[in-house]
Amino acid sequence: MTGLRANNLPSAHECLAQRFKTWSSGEFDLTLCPVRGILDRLGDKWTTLIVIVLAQRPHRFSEIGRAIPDISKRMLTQTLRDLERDGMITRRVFPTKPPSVEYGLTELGESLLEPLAHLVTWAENSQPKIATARSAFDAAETSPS
Amino acid sequence: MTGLRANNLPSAHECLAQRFKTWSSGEFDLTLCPVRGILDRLGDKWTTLIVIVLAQRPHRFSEIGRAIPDISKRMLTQTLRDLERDGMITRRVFPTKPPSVEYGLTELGESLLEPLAHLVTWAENSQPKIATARSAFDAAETSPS
DNA sequence: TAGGCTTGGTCTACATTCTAGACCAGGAGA
DNA sequence: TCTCCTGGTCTAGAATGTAGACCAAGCCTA
Repeated sequence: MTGLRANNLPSAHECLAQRFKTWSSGEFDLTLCPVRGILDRLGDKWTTLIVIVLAQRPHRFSEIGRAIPDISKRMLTQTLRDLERDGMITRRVFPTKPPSVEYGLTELGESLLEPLAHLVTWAENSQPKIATARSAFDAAETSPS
Repeated sequence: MTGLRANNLPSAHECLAQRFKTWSSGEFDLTLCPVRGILDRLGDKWTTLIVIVLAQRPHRFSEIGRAIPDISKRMLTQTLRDLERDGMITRRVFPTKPPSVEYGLTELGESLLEPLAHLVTWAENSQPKIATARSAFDAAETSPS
């Protein structure tokens, strides 16, 4: 039951368990774990969405805003800055009038697409199960007779 | 440059671009996208960490707290409830004194481990590049001469 | 020439979410 | 009796996110 799986990857269990052990093994402060920092960033509600939008082609500032209607300009600016700082996207200003700014994925940003696609696929496939679980849980909550 | 890659998966680009097009194609309200809801949950700072801890073996409430020292009880309770509601973990109460509660991954929760391991691997591998990009960006910011 | 539109943002006020830590009941051990 | 353990709940304050007004510069229209 250990070792390799049908897809030739080491078991996800072992992979994660091993990593966690390494992280927790004394010398390492889990609180400062850089992977956590990265995962936090990826999880901050807009980041993945913006990356997915830019995966199609480079976009201009307002174009992204139109593709993601419910993001505020402030969060769009901030998320783009953070992504730029992390080397995931490039920002190019064109001297048009009014000046336009184009954002696109860097090589590093592109490399994120593959694991991200896995996760999105998982989310799509699991969505029905999650919805079912939620209904069941909520039903049990509201009528715990 | 399209189609299949060395790993026999469709290109992540196409995969995500295609999905986004489907999502954005009129009939579908991106704001209500269920995948977004799931990704938001996964990104909420503690969820992935707890899943990784439980990937090793079932844990009791305080055990998780000890494994993740900087989580508050409130967030631990809340995140566990959310995970339970989504059918990712089970909660079992043992009638010991004082009663102990054990949390463990469900099959659905386990199925998340694989995409999650991909992402963690990516984060670990990319961490040096991200750190470099950050320093470069910050250096350019502070001395933009 | 005035008015309104676009660009990529910034700023402020308010709402939501997170954190730190006190508190709880009930039993066990000293 | 006094303290500690369990798995939580509750509250206050801090951090974070949202909505939307505002900005300068240039273009188009009337």
